[in-house]
Amino acid sequence: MLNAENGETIAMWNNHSTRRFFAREDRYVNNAPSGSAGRLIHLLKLIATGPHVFSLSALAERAQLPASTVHRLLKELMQAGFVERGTGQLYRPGRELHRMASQLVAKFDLIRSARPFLDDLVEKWRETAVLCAYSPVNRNAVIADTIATPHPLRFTVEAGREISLPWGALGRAILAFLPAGEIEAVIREAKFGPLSGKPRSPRALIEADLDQIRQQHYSRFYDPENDIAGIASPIFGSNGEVLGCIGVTMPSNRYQRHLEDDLAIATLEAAQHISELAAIAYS
Amino acid sequence: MLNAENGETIAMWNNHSTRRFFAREDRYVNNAPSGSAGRLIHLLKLIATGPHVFSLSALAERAQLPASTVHRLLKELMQAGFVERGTGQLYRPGRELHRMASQLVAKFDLIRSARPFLDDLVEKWRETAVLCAYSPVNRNAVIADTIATPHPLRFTVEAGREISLPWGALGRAILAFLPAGEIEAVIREAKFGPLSGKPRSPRALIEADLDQIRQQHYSRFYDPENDIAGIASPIFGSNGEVLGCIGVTMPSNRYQRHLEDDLAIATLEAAQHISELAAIAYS
DNA sequence: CACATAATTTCCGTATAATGGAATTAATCT
DNA sequence: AGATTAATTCCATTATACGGAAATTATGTG
Repeated sequence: MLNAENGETIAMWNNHSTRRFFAREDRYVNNAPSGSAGRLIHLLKLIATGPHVFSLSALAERAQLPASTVHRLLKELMQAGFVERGTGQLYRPGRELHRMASQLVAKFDLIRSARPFLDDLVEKWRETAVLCAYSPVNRNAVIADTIATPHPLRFTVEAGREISLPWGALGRAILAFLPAGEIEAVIREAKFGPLSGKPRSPRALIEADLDQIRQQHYSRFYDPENDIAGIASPIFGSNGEVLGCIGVTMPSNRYQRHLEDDLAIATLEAAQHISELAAIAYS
Repeated sequence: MLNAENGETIAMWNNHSTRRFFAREDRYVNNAPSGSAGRLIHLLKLIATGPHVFSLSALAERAQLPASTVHRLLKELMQAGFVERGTGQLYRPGRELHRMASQLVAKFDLIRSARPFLDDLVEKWRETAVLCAYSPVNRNAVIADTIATPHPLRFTVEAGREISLPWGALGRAILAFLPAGEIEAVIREAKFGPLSGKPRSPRALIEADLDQIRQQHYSRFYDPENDIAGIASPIFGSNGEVLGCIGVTMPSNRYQRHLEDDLAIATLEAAQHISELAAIAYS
């Protein structure tokens, strides 16, 4: 579907007779922002996310922007040291960008702060521990760090994978503590479960679950159908905003009832300790 | 001097009769970039460097830009999640910016990678070990991390302080391996030593020193007049670009000749190991 | 609590700088 | 060396940035 659109677009560029019939916004059917500033941010995010070296055309393709525009913005980024030239005609993130990133991360590094707690959880409970970072713009969470269970049977959870908020312990631990408007938007956007592919559970059920999560400050998830279960607890920043969550996941048939309360308390305490670290860092 | 200029500028704004006589570039006598993209980068750097919460007016002042312009750009940054609102009318760096920074740093964290080598140096030599990061745009270096000697007599070296390249072991270890044009520019800009306040040594002397540093891959500095001495070695990225340096500094009267070769080798090896880590991270 | 003051935010005419397609140049492949 | 592909520059068009002034909101004060 997307490919078909692209093909059509390219055909247009090479066909002078039809070009005039299409308004500018038709040529780039995309969600790329307009305006120099917005586009620059857009590129920065792609550069941070993408491969360490990249060509102009590859970036332009990913950004869904014309090459000449990307070239102009790359010049600005280069002048600022946010981008540098590699060998040949390749670009790469610049040392200035790394410096800025280090400065920001040095103030409070969620991953570094959470590491010892992940270690602890895995050692005590012998199940995979996961740290999620919330992305307010994408309205999802990203797996920031994880330590796998020593069990041979385990899910492969790689850092960087995106997590949708309305499903699972990790997502809901975050979702429950977002501002009402944001919860609203997340639920409206979500239609089908990522694992099951089935339509999401009715609104009232989700709301009830979120209420309970807000009271307990941790979320449980138990889904024998997909053989997955977990517990997670939210991490807050110095202003009470949700930074992400820390949790433990396992196959549902290892989820033993008699451990549940202790595991929940351990997860909750880990989350609270990490939140305290964030508060101290910004005081 | 700067204050006087500001005062004059403000007077102009309130005086309609004189306004027309001044071209736009006269009103903001500064080095703030023009154009939306450049200004956005400018703001990003200030936000990363500055305090964790800030007001619009404070940022506008630091950026040397009109409040309305800063406000418009902050709106863009907020939409991208790079900036968020704090309590009251304050702003703060956003979670999206932190996420991006983490992604970048996760690929290769100079500070984290260098930590064990700093530890080693301090333990073996009992002198302050320093990690510097090179900033290509500012053409200086910044102290990224440091571990102090256990000696009661020591320099206070704080992370974040800027280091000028033409003086000292740390600066010259970096300077020697910059591209010829950049060395040229750095030396031309530098006029007086930061410690002594005396004019810099003649060009030929510096060049000779840099030649030797390039051969040995480490720099020595011994200045009994200011009671400071040190040894440093450059750290390279995967494309051969200088990322910074690692070094050891001490009062000149603790600098014992018989240790020199061993200390130099230890510093050099630390730097080479860190460079290897960078190369692996980006392969 | 109303008032005064200082900040933020919106508005809007002007002018500049962003835009993207085409032409040009440079790099890479065969 | 010629062919092919990608990067870079050019330039007419116009959307967008710009910043001063006005409106609004927050903050301090008697």
